[in-house]
Amino acid sequence: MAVARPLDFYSVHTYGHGLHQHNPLRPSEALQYKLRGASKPCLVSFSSKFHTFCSKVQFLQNPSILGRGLSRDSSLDEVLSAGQLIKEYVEDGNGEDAITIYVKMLEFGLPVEEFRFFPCLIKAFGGLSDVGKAREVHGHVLKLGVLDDVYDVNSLLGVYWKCGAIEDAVQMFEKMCKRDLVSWNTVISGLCHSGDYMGSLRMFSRMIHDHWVLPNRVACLSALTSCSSVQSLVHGRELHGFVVKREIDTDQFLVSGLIDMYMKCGDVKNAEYVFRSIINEESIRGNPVIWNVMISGYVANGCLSHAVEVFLEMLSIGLSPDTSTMVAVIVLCSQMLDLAFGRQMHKFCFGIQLNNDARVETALMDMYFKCGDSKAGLEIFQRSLNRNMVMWGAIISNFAQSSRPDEALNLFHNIY
DNA sequence: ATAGGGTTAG
Repeated sequence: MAVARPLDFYSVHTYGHGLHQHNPLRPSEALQYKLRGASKPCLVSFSSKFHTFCSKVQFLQNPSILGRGLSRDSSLDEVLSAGQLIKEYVEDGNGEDAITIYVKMLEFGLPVEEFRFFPCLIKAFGGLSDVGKAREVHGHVLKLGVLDDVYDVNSLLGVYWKCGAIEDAVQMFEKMCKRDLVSWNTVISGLCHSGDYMGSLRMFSRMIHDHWVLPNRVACLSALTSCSSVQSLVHGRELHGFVVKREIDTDQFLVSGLIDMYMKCGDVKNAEYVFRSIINEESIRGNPVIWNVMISGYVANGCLSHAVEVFLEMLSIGLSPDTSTMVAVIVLCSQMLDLAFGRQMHKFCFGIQLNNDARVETALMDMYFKCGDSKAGLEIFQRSLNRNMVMWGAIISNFAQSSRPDEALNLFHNIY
């Protein structure tokens, strides 16, 4: 197991006020800590929420405790209540405060080996996106000896992926002596997110053939994303068969994933087959994403009239289009060079209050330029409250391609 | 307790 530098707060733990000094500091470390003084004892700053914690956990209200120490029982109570609090904070998405609380526990020398929420605490480190901190917590739990638990290792694995520390994550996965479905899913989706699509597919296959573990819907979904990204119809079809055999082919996410995979691979017929064979299921029918992948898939494959038909069918059953639907339909108008339909869709966007969406605005602006109404396109740009780099890029390239390259240069200068 | 998701503007 790769252990990096010890935790910043690890030395705090052993330095002192504490009850448990079974890991005495080497002199140099102690000196380092003394030199650091109080300037950097914590990973994160105090927040207002921390004061809530202060009132809940009494040892912070009662600093005299430091001088005399706590009984074994009451320090266990502190660990328990702090653990509860850490769990709540992480569930609220407030990982930084959760970490602060843990650091405080170390500072006060509480017996953290009794702490029961390491997976939760470790997960909070994912939000820091800091490989250094991830390695610190890794070293910390390793020294505490709690890293035998598959939950803890899985959480750490997830943190490494979140930090983009691919090497650390892969190495850790390979050295795991016990892996469960979550371990496999974490590494498969991690590889997929890092752009190693074939690697994630190989891992999927290794999971089945070398380890006799059957992938669940989570793994299948990641693998489908990989197939779409590398446009591998061979792997995609194989995966489709697997999904059917496992009888998870009615899962909404897998249905949209399958349709999207076929569309991205250019296999419109199989996308249609999946769509038509499931769309009458009540649960699938009401899910706009299924319709969106069909519409955008048709547009991407140039099947424009089919896209319109599916869009109208979607409206006819009373589903309301969202940003993705409208973007796909507006792109469709540009491709058909159908200004009248484009204007109609523009009005429609006002009706469903999507006219202030950056992506819809960009699509509309681009559509007006492509269909020859650059005045309307410019107006959208000028009125927009959501101008971003994509929108700027779109208007500049449209002007550059039009008869007004000078206008493109003017706009370009305005950026800087 | 840990992993995990589909569409989406130049």
